[in-house]
Amino acid sequence: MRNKAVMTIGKASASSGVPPKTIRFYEELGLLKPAERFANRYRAYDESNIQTLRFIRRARDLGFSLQEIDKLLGLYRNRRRASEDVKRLALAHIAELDHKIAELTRIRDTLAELARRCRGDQRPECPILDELELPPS
Amino acid sequence: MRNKAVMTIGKASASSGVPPKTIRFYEELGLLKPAERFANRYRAYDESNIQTLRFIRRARDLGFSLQEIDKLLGLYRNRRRASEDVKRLALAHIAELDHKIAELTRIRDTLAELARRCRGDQRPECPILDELELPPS
DNA sequence: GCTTGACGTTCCAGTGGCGGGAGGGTCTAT
DNA sequence: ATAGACCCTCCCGCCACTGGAACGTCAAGC
Repeated sequence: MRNKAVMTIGKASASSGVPPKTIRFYEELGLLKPAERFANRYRAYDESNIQTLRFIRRARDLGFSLQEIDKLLGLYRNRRRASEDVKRLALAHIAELDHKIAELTRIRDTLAELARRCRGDQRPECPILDELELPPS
Repeated sequence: MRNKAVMTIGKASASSGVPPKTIRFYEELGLLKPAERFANRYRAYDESNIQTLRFIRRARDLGFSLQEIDKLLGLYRNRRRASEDVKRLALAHIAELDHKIAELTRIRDTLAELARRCRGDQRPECPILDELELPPS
């Protein structure tokens, strides 16, 4: 049972991919429980802490907010969870993503059309500026 | 020539769609020149200020950052501008948008696939949580 | 044993683009 | 005279960090 590897924040960071500053920040927010400490007051992390950090990192990579991640962690730790609750969080997040993607795409297309019509030479005429100075469409 | 309508920040806000707080904020940032003042120290805006505010608002709607807008305003005001410079800013912004859209879409698809595989019932098993606890892919 | 450098600690400030609210002054209508 | 709708400045909070200052701790090399 030498699996009980306990490490400082630097190793925990390297193992989880979460920067030390960010780990402390999550702890301060209450997203993580206050870490155990070595005798010298350095924070001490074990494998289960690393697991949690990786979970958070993956969830961040998928665009979940820290608030959503807090809920996800609660479900993750709860063996009697209903997958329904996880799925609901995921679907809500997907809906947000769809909304953002649609908005960005609309903007992108508008701008691409304006840019297409702009000669992009040494002359001052430019449909992009013309459009911007118009009253709100 | 009664076009020289001069108004307070509230009217300027209503005419431009930019909230009063935001107008003051832009002024503080230096994006707008300090407004003229009435005798009572209230800020005074005329039609050309409104035009600028509308320009900023439209540019924000198109997702430009305030820094980019600062450059756009410079070009907008410069009669000797080259449309090339405007187009370059626009194309750079489009590239950013494309990047964001691609990333969000990738995330969305990953999450949608995980959600599809999640039963979403009263049982705890859930591929979404399973995925999140895995080492970084 | 002493220094050096890489860690770790806390606390404070800044990012972007605002919004909320406190605590006041001003103006208009009743 | 007072109510209410404006306006003013100033500071705090949001989100998710990141950077830096000023300091403590530890292992390695001379």
